[in-house]
Amino acid sequence: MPNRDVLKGDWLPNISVDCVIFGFQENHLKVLLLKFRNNKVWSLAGGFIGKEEDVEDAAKRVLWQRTGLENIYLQQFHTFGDLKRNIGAIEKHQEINLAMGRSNDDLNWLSLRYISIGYYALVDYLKVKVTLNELSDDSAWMDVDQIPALFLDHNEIIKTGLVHLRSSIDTKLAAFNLLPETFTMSELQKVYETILGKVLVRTNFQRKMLSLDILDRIEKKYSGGAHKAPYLYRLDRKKAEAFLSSAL
Amino acid sequence: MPNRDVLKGDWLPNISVDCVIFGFQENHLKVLLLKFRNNKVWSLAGGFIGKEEDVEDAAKRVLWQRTGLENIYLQQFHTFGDLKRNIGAIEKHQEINLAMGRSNDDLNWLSLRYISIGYYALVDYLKVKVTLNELSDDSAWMDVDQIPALFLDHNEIIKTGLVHLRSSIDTKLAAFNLLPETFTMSELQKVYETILGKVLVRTNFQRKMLSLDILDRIEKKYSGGAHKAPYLYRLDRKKAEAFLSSAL
DNA sequence: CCAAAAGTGTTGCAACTACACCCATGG
DNA sequence: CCATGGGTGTAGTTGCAACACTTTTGG
Repeated sequence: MPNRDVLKGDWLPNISVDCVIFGFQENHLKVLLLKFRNNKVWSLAGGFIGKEEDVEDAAKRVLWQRTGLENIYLQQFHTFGDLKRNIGAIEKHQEINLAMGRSNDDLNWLSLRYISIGYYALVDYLKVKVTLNELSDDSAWMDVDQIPALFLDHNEIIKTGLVHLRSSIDTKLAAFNLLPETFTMSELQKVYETILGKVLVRTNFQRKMLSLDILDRIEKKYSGGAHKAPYLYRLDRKKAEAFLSSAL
Repeated sequence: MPNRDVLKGDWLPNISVDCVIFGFQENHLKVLLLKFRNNKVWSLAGGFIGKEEDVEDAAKRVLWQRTGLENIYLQQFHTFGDLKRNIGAIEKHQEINLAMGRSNDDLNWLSLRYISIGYYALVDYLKVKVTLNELSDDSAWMDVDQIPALFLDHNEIIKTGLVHLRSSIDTKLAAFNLLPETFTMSELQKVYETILGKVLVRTNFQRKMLSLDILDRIEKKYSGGAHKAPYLYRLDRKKAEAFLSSAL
């Protein structure tokens, strides 16, 4: 896997990749954010594109560098290319540069104009081991509807990504990528509810999921809880693929 | 409007914009293609992005430069960033460079690696006045399902664009942008059928369109035809906007 | 027994499909 | 009159939403 050093790499100029990394934690949809070192500015996980690197590989690499994960559900959704996406960032850049012990003219790479290709990733947040880079000194999973003002237009990127996620939840079975290998039906329902932003009727949801014929019920059940334990389900990869290809 | 000279412009390196310009002609969905000068290679209308230019403005400019049209339905749909999108193009580049009287090393800008942001445009093909640039010596509207092997990955770009167009036909009323101001119901139906790639039942289609409450029927009718003349319809902008915003 | 989990049955609505049928109009 | 265009009626289907209800099971 590739060089992690953003500053020394042989990158394409003026282009970057930003990843909206979604995770599901405590019944909430969260986004992984990074905080600039010695600074209060938070941002998405982003990176540059190697001169000999596919754009998609760059996104995979960024995801891998920050989370340690590979083979993740990753979708390109929009490219952000307005000049004004940098507006308001100049002061922030100054803060960041100063905080990093660099002069503003010496390190103006951040102030250059960047066109950013937006990807969203769906991960099992329990599997994520966050690795910070030299630009950041903190990370956090933030609830999608409690996100502070971020670097550049990253708030808009998240919003746009969420819209795309929403529209692909049924056709691409996207929600399952946010859950661990096995899960209960009510956990699955919570994921759907969070992504869609509305509550669903349990019985109808259950019927719909089962009728898709993509789930295996594991006969082993939760241990420990009081009362009846919920069943665990697992996405059947073969059935899921059959479903996805039948939907065209 | 901007400088038309691609070679002298102050452009961002490694990034381009490609426009799939759709038009509707003789009951067929067509794409506007350009032929490289003294060469047999056809390509989409493309261009570069000015250092001080929004990406979307670059797409609008490219569209305007080739068609003379402004205020056109234009949608970004995907960014193509594989290294291998250039594969197979090297020989073509050589042909093109030679044909243009340039040496290959002197003019290797075409052989550079480009990431291309794909847009599709929907135009009334009767309004298009094609203007060639210094790279091309011919243009043509080609039927979407009869397109020859194109420059780079332009075939794939068209295919992907068409998929996106298809999925937005109902929610964004995209089809109307391919027709002139006034049109008959059967013309409209043909547009839908061509984009969706299947035949529709006339009566149901008519009912559906009328029930959207977005059309005005013009009492003036076709002149000249034998038998009863069809009514003309016009998209009512206000009603259409109401529809679009109600759909959310 | 109780409480939580899992699942079925039923009703009604809305949208879409297929198709039969009728009216309008220009020649 | 006929051929084409424009439109309604209606029956069947499907998917979904709402909600009542039953069964299972751990303690």
